[in-house]
Amino acid sequence: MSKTDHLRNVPIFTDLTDSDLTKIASKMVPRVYEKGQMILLEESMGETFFIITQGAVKVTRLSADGREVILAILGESDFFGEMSLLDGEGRSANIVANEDAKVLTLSRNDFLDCLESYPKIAIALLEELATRLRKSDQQIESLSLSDSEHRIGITLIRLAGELGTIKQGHVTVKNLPYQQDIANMAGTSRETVSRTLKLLEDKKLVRRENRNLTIYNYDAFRQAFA
Amino acid sequence: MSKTDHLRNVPIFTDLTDSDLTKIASKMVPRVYEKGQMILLEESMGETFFIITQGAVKVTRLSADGREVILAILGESDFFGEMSLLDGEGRSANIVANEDAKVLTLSRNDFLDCLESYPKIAIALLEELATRLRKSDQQIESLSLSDSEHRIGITLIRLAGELGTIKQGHVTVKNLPYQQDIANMAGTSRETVSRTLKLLEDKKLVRRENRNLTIYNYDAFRQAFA
DNA sequence: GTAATTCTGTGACATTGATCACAGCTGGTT
DNA sequence: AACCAGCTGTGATCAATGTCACAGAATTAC
Repeated sequence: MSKTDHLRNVPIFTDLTDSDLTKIASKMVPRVYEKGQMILLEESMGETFFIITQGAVKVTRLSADGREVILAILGESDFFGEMSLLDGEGRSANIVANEDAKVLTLSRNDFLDCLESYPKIAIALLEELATRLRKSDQQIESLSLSDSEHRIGITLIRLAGELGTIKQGHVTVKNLPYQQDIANMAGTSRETVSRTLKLLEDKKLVRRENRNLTIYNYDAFRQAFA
Repeated sequence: MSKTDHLRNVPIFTDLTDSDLTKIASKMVPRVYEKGQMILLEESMGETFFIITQGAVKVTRLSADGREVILAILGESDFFGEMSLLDGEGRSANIVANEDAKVLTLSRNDFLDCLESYPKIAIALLEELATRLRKSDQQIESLSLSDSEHRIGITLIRLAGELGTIKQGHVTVKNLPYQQDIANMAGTSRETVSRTLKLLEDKKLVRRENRNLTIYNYDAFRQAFA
């Protein structure tokens, strides 16, 4: 599988011609990370743009007292690192490999050149940021006024959208993150996640088996929690 | 005061030449709203880009049971409406005039033309969205792990940044929003805002006088709550 | 295969903060 | 000036959920 095949799946590159894509691909450098390894550190200045070709990473922030808030879990063909390249501020979050991961990287200058040379990339990137902002706003809403059951339900929907596969109306998330991670995404405690998952299972809304979680009737589930 | 003077203060237009700015200004249509008037409705399709030239608006979402979450309060030279122009989804939030407000509007097509014709606008817009995403992430963090005193403190910082004026290290927010609005921003109740503001006053961290709030030692205040 | 580590389930308890209820203010209106 | 509407202050109550403690299950390491 060539580099450009990977890139073709990345939203911001889909509109490019093959030759443009090849040009960009030639500037990208692959890197590999092991599970648990820190990829980017909060506060440090950003000089690199990353595209995930394999595995998954978590985007986190650490509070003063050391607790972790998970802002997102990103998977294949997602990208990150663009924020501090764009506004020149320090990194706004930590990125940690959530499983073994392979990425392609682009230097600051090459990335900015891309934006200038290919307006389509800039516009596609605007779309992507708009989408992310929308998701953030939803999360803010959910954190502001839902009880923990709803917050956890919404978190499961996020995970399903990011990591799940649909099949006949029900979605399966393989390798469900640990309860502690789900708690850190939902803004609640690990114990509450444990109790709530059991509750959702009792209500026949989800099923757990090994490390997999299946949401029965995904549409209804979203209806119920969104 | 001419239209272009207003526009010059808008972040995404600062890099333009006078003649380009005049060209854009000629396509903009002014509108006026009264306090409390709905400007944009959640879910409806977006066809317009707005720039605030006077007054302030609040960006809100309504939950199923009718409670309001305030995502931001925007003031002069801020803009809104770009989200659904960019990603084609329906409006993601309601916009309500928080006081009498004047705006300039640009149609969908003119806006998108601008992005294509002036790459600088696209890049400046990327910067702005990156900044907003950063703020959203901070808010998510704050909602996830802070107690109500911290959340309210952080909300005051947001308000100070958006609506306040600095003077010798202390910031004054004139015309502080109502406690109910602050509560809706901080994800807490009106009563808790009342009690907490008194608490902060007792601690000599802030002072209230009429509808104004002064944060003594703004830097220290941010240190304490960020 | 066993030990060690990490994750999960669950009871008991403590605490935060939402809600209710109502009184006191304030600013605008007639 | 008296009235009214809307905002603010404050006590009492109580449910939700965070925290602690520990046992059991599952996964990883040796």
